[in-house]
Amino acid sequence: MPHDRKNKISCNNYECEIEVTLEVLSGKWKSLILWHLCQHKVIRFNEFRRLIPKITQKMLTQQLRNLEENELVNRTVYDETPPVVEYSLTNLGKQLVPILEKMDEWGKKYVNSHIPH
Amino acid sequence: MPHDRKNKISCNNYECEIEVTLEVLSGKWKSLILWHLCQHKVIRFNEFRRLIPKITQKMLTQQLRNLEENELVNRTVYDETPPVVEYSLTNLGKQLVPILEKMDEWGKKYVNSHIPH
DNA sequence: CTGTATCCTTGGTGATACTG
DNA sequence: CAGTATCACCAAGGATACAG
Repeated sequence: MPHDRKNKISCNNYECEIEVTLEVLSGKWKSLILWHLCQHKVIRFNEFRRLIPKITQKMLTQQLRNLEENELVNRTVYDETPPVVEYSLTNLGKQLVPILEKMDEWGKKYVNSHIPH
Repeated sequence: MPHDRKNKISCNNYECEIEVTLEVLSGKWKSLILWHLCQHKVIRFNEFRRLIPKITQKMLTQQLRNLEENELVNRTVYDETPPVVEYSLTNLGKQLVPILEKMDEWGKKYVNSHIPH
C-alpha cells in the first residue's frame, strides 16, 4: 500500500477486529480528545488546551493529525486573522461514541465504589 | 495512600472519569487479554500464548499481574505438578465487557467498510 | 491563535536465559 | 507448566524555543 500515509491504520494482519479499534485509539490522549469532542461538538485548538491542561502543544497537534488521518475528526480552517481552526467528529468518529460512553459509565462506577466511605 | 501497591490506580486527580477506565486498560495487551477472557471464560497461561502469539512471556505475566492488582481478573492456582493456573474475569472485569463489545463492533464495521471492493 | 522544529528523556516493550 | 531475572532498545512522550 504505497499510497498510505504514515500512521494510517492498515486493516490487515489482525487476529481480532478489536485490535483495529485499539490501534486507532492508541496513544495517551486520543480517547480523551474524542470524548471532549463528543460532548462539545466543536472545539478549537486552544480550547483543547484548557480542557486537557496536561497535554502539550506538540502532543495535541500530533494526536489531532493522526485522528484526522484515520478520518475520525474533521479539521476546519477559517481563513481569518488571527486564524480559527475548529475540530469536530466525523461520522466514523461519532460511531466511537458508544465506546466512550461505556468507558465513562465504568469509570464513574469504579470511582464511586472505591471512594472511602 | 501508603498501602497501595505499585501500579494500582488511584481514583484521584482525574478531570474525567473516563480517564480511570483508560488507565486500567492502558498498555498494549490488556484489552485483548480481557476480550479473550470474556469469550473463553477461563484461560490458562500457555493458552494465552497461543491465543496471542505475538505477546512475550514477560509481557503476558506483567499485564496479567496488573489486571489482577486492579481486580479485573482472578488468578486461581491449583497445587498440582505440573502447575495449573487459570485466569478469569472478576465481576468488576465483567463490567468492562460492554466496552470491549462495542470496540469489537466498531472494528468489524471499520474493516468491512475499508475492504477493497 | 495555531501551530513547527529540535532536542532530550523515560518507561513500556522485547529478547534471551534461567527456574521451581 | 508457569513463570523470573536481566539487559537493552527505541519510539512515545515532554520541554523549550520559534513562526505565520
